[in-house]
Amino acid sequence: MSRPTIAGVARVAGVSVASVSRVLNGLPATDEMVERVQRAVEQLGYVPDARARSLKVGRTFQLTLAVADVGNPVYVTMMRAVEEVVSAAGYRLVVTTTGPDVVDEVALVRGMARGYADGLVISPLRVDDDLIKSIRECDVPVVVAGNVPSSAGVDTIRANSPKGMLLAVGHLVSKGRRRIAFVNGPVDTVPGAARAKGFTEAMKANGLQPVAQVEAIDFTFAAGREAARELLSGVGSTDGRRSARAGLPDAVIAANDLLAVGLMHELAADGLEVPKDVAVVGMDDSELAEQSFPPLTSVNLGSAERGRRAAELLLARIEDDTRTPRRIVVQPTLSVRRSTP
Amino acid sequence: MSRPTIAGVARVAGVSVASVSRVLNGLPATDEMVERVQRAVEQLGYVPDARARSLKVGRTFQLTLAVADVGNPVYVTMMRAVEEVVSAAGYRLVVTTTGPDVVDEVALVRGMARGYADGLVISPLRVDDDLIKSIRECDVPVVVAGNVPSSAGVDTIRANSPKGMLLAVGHLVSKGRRRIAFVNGPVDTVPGAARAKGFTEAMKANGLQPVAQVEAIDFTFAAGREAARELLSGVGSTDGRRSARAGLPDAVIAANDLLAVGLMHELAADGLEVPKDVAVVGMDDSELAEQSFPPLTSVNLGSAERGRRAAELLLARIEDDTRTPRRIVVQPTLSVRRSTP
DNA sequence: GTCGGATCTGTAAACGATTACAAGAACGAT
DNA sequence: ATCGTTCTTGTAATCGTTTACAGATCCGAC
Repeated sequence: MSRPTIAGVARVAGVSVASVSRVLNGLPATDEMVERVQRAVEQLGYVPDARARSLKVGRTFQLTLAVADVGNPVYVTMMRAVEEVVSAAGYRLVVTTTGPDVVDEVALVRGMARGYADGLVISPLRVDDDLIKSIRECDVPVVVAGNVPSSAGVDTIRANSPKGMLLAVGHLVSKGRRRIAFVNGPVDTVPGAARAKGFTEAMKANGLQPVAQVEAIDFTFAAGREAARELLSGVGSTDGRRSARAGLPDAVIAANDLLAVGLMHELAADGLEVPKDVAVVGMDDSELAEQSFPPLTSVNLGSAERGRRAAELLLARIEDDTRTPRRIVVQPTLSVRRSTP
Repeated sequence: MSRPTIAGVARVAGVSVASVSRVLNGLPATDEMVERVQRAVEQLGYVPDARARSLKVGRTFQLTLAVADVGNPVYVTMMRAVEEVVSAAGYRLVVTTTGPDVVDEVALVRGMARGYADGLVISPLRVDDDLIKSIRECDVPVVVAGNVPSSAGVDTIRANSPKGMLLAVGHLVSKGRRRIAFVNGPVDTVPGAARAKGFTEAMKANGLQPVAQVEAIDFTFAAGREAARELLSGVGSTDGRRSARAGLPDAVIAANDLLAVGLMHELAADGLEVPKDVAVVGMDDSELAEQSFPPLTSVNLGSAERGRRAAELLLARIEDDTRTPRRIVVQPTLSVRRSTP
């Protein structure tokens, strides 16, 4: 009782396999033919085999979205946006997780050559020449949601971290905060590096010196707590001295919302009130920003729009592989909530 | 410059396609043969086509995990567990999202017949006869992570909601709380129904009457806030009368963590303190429980273990499709945090 | 009545792999 | 030298579709 094939349908309907295929694909056919085929399909419960079909037509009608960590809520936003666009275009979206290592990402991109999907949106945490090379050589279109050198010659959608940092610092300054610290993720990651640079520039633009700057080991909640402990105990302060209470920052910017929430927990554990004692600004403006308490002021780096446009770019490239690579930058906005005064 | 095929490799290596295939699949071959094939593979950058391979061998080495809402952190836990098991077994995991509607789920299960994957773990929000029928008739193995009637005859991993509710109520009672309310999700969902029943039983077992009971329109944060507003304004109270402040619950159980967090926001908005004025218990013990403020006491319904065992069950069934369906129940534990006294 | 064109249908060749089968080579035993 | 094993390799069929091509049918126009 194995699955019926198109040949079985053809036999039952008393027509050729070609005719069955044509009817199924909506090519012109007589009413009588359509009728017979549909009856046979119905009767057998026939469902076409996607494997065979995709072998023949060379497309799977699946697209892959690869993210580093499904636990990071920013990807939820992005995933929703991508899903919406690709499903409207008749594709299925498959989401896979790469590890934090660039080798995992390279393996994933290389693996695309096996033909699992017709295209890939990848949001890489770490980028090296190997990864870029694998993307360029990839047989299927790849769109990078993140920052890669323009020399790479690949379609790219990225956030504007420096501008986002300007928004964050500017907002804090406008609220009278001057003693600003920064909790970053690992600076050997693409977003970590971009935010470090952005933070430094934004502070300089406002004529400020960072009070302290720490680097979490990754972009998770736990790492945020860890980094915050370091920050609060002064270990990570720029001048190296153990900061007295008086030397505490009056505002902290975190490189993403998870880190920010971890930070807020540690602040609370130290009896510090947000935003009265310390204001906190996150980045990504994910669902978590809304859900945290107090709700988190967060720089919206346009994850939804990046997801949407990445998907659109991918679809466009699937249509026409010869178009010159585009590099789109999405502008940030600030979502002010109660973690800042 | 299209992708090299096994025929191209064979030509370059000066051997037959069969030999290439054998070398690639690790079947016995002379050193000389292995050498020649590998050199040709290297030279051409050949990667076998998964579509063709899966058409021939009838397997894709992909497994699907279908969840209702990627924004629900409980699925993150489950996803991680499933991923770990299936990737150790040499499968790729693809995650897809079904909508909240049962028709989406049915469509997904039916679609599996197209051969996208070798198996499916589905965690259905709503279940009806159509869905069960489609699961039973599905050509590929399906494991349900959730509660379906045992008459359905499918592999099932489910949580023990009633016992979980007993833990929650028991904990609150042990802390001296008696005026307990309940924020549920939609009762026409599987978890919603299970928790409603469990809550009623648990309250009865403790000789208590619910103070109030409201039903959110779905299992999201926003719905939790909405439901909480209803609860706090007394609209949803069991006796229908607008509860005076004195009539407020001193504890609320929420059907999942997202609802619990939404509730805590509304409590704070009303100037109520958690846990002093109102204790809150969530369910799922997801990452959000740890991240929320105050950290949320939550019933751990074993999402990680359910994910792990669902994956194992699926792999076992792929091995042997004749084994009788198993129904595994995972026992809950309570993670006490600071949202309860 | 015949012809041209349009329209419909069927036959068979792909797509790129795996694998049953057979043929050939190598080798030891008699 | 011959035979039978065993081991290696190649030929060709196959998985379930799509689709190029050709044959069949039908129609109206001359």
